[in-house]
Amino acid sequence: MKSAIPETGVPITPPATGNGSDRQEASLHGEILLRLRDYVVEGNIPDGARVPERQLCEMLGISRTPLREALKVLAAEGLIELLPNRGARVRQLSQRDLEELFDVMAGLESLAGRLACEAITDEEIAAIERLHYEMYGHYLHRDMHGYFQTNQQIHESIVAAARNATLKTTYANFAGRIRRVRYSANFARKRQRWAEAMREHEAILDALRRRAGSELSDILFQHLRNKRGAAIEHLAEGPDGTPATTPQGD
Amino acid sequence: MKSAIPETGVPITPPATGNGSDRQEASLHGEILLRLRDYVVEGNIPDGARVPERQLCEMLGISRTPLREALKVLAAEGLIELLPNRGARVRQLSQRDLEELFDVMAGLESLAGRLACEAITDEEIAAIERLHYEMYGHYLHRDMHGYFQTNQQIHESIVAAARNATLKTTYANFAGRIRRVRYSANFARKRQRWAEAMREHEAILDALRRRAGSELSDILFQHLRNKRGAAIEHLAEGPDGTPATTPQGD
DNA sequence: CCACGCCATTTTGCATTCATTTTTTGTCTT
DNA sequence: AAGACAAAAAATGAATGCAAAATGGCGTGG
Repeated sequence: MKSAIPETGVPITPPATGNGSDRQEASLHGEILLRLRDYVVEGNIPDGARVPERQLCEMLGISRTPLREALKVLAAEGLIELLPNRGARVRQLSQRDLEELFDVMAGLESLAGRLACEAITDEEIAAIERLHYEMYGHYLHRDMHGYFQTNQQIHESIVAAARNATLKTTYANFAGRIRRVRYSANFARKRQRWAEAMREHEAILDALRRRAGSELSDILFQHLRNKRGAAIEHLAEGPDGTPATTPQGD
Repeated sequence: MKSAIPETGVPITPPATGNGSDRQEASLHGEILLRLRDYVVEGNIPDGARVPERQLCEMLGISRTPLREALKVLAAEGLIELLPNRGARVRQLSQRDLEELFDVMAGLESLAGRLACEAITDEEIAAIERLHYEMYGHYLHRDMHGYFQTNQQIHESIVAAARNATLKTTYANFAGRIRRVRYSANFARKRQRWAEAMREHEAILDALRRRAGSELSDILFQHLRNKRGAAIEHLAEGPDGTPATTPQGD
């Protein structure tokens, strides 16, 4: 018997980044869905590992019915996969899967930028500028965590400025999938990309100020594409030099 | 003892355009999910109407458990919404919701075009050209149904040429939501948009031949944006001149 | 010594059952 | 007669039970 899940119960995850595609906190099922999603996204279950229903049930103190409902939803979201009569497994993303995910993210952000140019206010732009300088500070201090967090805030601000709830939800969904890889693989962007990324961010701000939708769309896509390259490359050689974590079904 | 599914039940929908975000035809739950999704997408349940579990259960000849699992997934996909303790309703899309949907679709197609330029073969382009001329024929014959179908094939070909399964799945999901509106509202694009749309399609082909990713991305976005305008406008004044179908809670 | 097959245990999938909540209906009061 | 209240009826949400499938262990045979 292999228990992929530690004995310590599920930490009551606050709605930190709330990547939910829906927010039905009312019903037990909804609550379970939120907690389980965070649990998986945060990498508490290793790649490809089984998600034992029984164990999770006693861990969460519920019966199997609402848990299984939540599992079905997570499967539809692409976080786990359901093998017929063989239970749920955390979805193991191949390198190709990751490339695809990054490209879709790039497309969504590209879209967000385009739409943002149509409706963004000067105040919102000013807020993003502040974040930009804050990020620059992190960059100078070599504070990777702070840098990454602020970077994420900037991109989320652009998505918010797009004034499109559907886009925002979809974006959050994909962001969650990618975040899981980051958590579990413990990867971050390379130093060497920092300077380049900063320049790109300046171009983003510039296009945003001019409300140049098409241009911003292009820049954002390229920016994310470059991120993709760095991330994939990083994963391919392992988070700390170890050989690549090759997808292994079983 | 409940036997097989009654003949009068849900029509056995062929995998026509297969908009599934997953295809687990094996389990009963998966089968139910596919059928229910098609059932809803095809507009068999009016906007905002309740989705009575009990009735659907005997219609499908199953118990409530797998049905409820499918409902949860459909809710996550955005086709229905779950009111706590008050059952499932077919999601009523406001005009704003539709605008958002169209914009996201535009973004996805825009992305598809960009990616397609990186990998599309001459043969695929030739196939799209054939579809284009076929569509032109429908246009000349004022065959709206044929035109629309071929048009959809072209856009799907571009998505296929993007070589991104994740994108394709997401695209199919949103296409399903929009398709439902088309089915239930019975709307189609106006004649007057035809000529313009044909010209845009020629520009699309041109950019595709030149593998001009950014350019194609722009054109596709604008193309879909124009579509959006026509569709929304059409819905706003009703499919056949009737006043707008205003969202109605219950 | 290893490979193959058989049986016990565990796990999954679905049906059924139980407890609440909502909705409806009937009655009473004003 | 209209509205409000209350009880019955129905529907929902979750738990439990049961049959089928898979997993693992064990014995037998090569």
